[in-house]
Amino acid sequence: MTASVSTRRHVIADDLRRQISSGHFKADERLPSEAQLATHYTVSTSTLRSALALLQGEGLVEKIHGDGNFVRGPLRKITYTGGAATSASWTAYFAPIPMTARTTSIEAPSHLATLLNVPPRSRLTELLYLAHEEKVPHGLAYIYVLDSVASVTPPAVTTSPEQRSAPIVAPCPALVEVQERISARLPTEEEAMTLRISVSLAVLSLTRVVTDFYGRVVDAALLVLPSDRADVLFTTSLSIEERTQVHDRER
Amino acid sequence: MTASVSTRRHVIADDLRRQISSGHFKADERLPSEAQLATHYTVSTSTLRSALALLQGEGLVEKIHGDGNFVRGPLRKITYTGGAATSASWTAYFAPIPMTARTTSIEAPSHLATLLNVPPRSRLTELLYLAHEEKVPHGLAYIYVLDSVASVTPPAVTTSPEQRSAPIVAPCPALVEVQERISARLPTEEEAMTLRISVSLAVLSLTRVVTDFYGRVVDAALLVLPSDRADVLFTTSLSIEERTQVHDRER
DNA sequence: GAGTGGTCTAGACCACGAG
DNA sequence: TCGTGGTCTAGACCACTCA
Repeated sequence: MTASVSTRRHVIADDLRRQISSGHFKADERLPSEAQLATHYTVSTSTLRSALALLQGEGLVEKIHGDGNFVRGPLRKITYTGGAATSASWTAYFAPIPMTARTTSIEAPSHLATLLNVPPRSRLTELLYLAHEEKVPHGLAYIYVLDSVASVTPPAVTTSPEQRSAPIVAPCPALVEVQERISARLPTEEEAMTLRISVSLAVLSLTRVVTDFYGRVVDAALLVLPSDRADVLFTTSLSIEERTQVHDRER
Repeated sequence: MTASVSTRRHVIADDLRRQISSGHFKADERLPSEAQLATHYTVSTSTLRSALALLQGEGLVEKIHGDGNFVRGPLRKITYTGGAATSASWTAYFAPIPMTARTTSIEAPSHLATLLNVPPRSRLTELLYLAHEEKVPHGLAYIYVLDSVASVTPPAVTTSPEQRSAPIVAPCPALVEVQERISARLPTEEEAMTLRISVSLAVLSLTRVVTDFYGRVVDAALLVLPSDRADVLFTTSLSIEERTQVHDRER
């Protein structure tokens, strides 16, 4: 399973990985300095750093400039629950986690106008959510609501860090379809900054568009979820009728 | 929007990005050699290479050892359609794309036994799919079917590269629930090899578990999708009854 | 064999964090 | 201020591709 490549950096990374998982280096512990490790493995600091970069990409090591390299304790993963089965309130998707929110009124830039299927520069409200746990950010969400469609304005959105599960986006009467497109990528510098992650740690990027009965877009959301502390779950049930249809189609 | 960091490698990467998007370097074209580029930007080859690494992580540049660095033409993205709405046949999820398949009979290792909720070393069939288009791999799927549950054995699974949308996993009579968990990560060396991608290009990792009416796991699947050529789409509709329920709950 | 990218070195110097 | 990691250099040598 392991082995595969045998460059010096991979050998060193494998050794450090082993020492971490065996408990020789414990969670939240500071590793020896890069200079010390380089001496210990008799490699140059550059090579040692590229070994650490591998572990960093796996989320095993966190580098803090000017301080040290730290073993990352296993972070509790939060789960974004996809689909339209739950209520239309956003915070419900990350149930027991506190969020900070910020509301801004903006004019739709072109990419959002396309997504929302409205003319550019339409008025809309941007809600920025930051889910966090013990000061560790777990997710970033940009939610866009068309001012002309939202039947209810967001109630009492504050920047209080302890706000919990307040319904933010009021359900639109004729809401019928939710479309969620998910991709993986590396974070932008800005996202890495906000989420306090390395630029080499992959994120899930989820675009969610809610359409009402008339095909109008009610709201759109862009979520950025660090791969080491969040994932996405979809649970789909087949109703009796659907099951029958599938069987018919298979015959 | 851009700017942010201004190290030499970022400046160089920005410049190359601009030249690529402006058409100065065209798709599938070979870039000047790293030595030439390093001279042109008056930096060391190491710095130049780290600039290229940024572009590689974005999927803009493909490095080929011993040959050169190439501008990557925009790859057509395939879409994995999640949910249980479509038929239970696997190839249907990537409708018009050819796949190669391989069938192996194995004993469940512990992590699969956990996933499938069966005793370790149970007999099961592993199906390995490789979706590709013009020899470019677009996805990798490991599908596990319990021998004791599968009511119909896979019909005519071949390794023919041109096989199209043959139903592989026969629908189990009482199939009722599909659970799909999605995460992002960097690929393993092995996956990078198989999918012919860089280890610094993020992949989507999707675990799908199909449960039947009695709560038994019918099959499990692990999908690995390179972020530059595949994404995942879920479309969920609220039925009238469900919408009523949501409204009731909100009141 | 000529030319390409891949790995690695042994430094220098800069930027950041904590005491 | 001191020790840490971050950036960068100017090479050497290896591994690969292609003619």
